[in-house]
Amino acid sequence: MTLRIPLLLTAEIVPFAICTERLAVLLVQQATTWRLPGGPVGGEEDLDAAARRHLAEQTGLGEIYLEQLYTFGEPNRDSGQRAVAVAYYALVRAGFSLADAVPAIAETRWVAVDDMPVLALDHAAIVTLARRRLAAKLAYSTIALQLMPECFTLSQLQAVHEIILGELLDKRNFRKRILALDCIEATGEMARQYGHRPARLFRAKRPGQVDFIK
Amino acid sequence: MTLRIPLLLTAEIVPFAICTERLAVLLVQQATTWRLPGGPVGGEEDLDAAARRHLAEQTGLGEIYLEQLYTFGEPNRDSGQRAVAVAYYALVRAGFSLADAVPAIAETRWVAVDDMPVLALDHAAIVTLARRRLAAKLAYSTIALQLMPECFTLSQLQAVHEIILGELLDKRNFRKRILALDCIEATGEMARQYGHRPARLFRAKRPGQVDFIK
DNA sequence: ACAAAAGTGTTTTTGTTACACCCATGT
DNA sequence: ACATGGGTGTAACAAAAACACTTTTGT
Repeated sequence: MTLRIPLLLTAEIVPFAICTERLAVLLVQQATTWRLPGGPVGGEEDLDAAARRHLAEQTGLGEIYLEQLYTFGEPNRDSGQRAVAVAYYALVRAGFSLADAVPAIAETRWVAVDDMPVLALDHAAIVTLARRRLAAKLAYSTIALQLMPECFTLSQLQAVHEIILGELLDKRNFRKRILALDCIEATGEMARQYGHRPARLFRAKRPGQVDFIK
Repeated sequence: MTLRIPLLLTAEIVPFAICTERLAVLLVQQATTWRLPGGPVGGEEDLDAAARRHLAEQTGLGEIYLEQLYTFGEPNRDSGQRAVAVAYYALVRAGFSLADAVPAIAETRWVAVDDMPVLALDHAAIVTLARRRLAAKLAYSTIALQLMPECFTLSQLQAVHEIILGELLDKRNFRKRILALDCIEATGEMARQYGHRPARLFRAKRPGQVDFIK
């Protein structure tokens, strides 16, 4: 009952951010192929901790929203060895500078989800699932705030929703809905965009927290 | 990068059914404690397959709805050894007789979720999470049909919803909603309950399938 | 005749969608 | 003055909730 099979247990992370008006994933280059950041879970390491550690080591990202997605364990998902992957997705706030973070040890690149190269193993399937989950969660949680910088305008928040959902939203209805959720508050500051009226800046009321709606 | 840590990977299953008007879980007795059915994943075995196999071996249940829930991997969840559990939940149709199934090799018992004994390891937390997921899924899928026998009355289906949600529902609104989903059809038969008017029997249009709503 | 659950529509309330103009700023 | 995105309310519609009586059977 306590037999231990030889297997490789890994944590793999899909780090999402909005880059240049598109939903993008941070990929890591390994030899000639691209893969998700991630790697083996340590012998005494928590799964979430392993995911955070690999993300930090390979990309410099830390202190971000992380959520377990699904565990992939088909016997043949990695040719040659038995590998089980606990997949996560992470949300990176726009404006977060990778340069601020510890220099990454691997070559990394933000790639738009609609324009992904061939990925290692079943990583493409992991990205697809993560994307579906993220889009679904927009409808019943305040998860989009995890993609926003500390201060943001309502138009920026709306754009994030539109990019993830892939459809345009009505400005007045969107604002009504978001403000009714009571999850953001005006800072009192104004965004100094030029060429038009300045926009009010908002911040999350509970920055780290994702609330459920209804 | 390919180091293999010695660890025990298991699949654990929360088998739900409606028993005597309550939501119940099938537990397995091991020595003096109760635990969820489940056990080690084989070296060349798919995770889902391992879950189905252990469920069949330990309880005789087969051919039922099964869905991955979450993977638990805290280093200390099992004292002494590193154990990672991929948790599943399963739905057993009311009226399914365990006697029909292969004789179970372990002592098993259906226990109401509100009346659970102390369980091994973190199995209580797994049950709690599974229960939340099941209740949430009622709202946006036809998953409740997986708990019904082949033929059932609308009142029986309503009772299942009420038991899982823990609240009473309006009969007319419930029927309107369910019938609008176009997921069940009348068989033409009547249920011969005694002492009152017979009820029309229904069956699922797509028995194995769980549809999403909206 | 009575008890017990089955069956059936309409009204009210709530939430969602559609929609157009003025405002503040930089050039 | 004009170009640009910021900001605002209301009416129509759809969906959800509230609500009570008649029907069919067994005893």
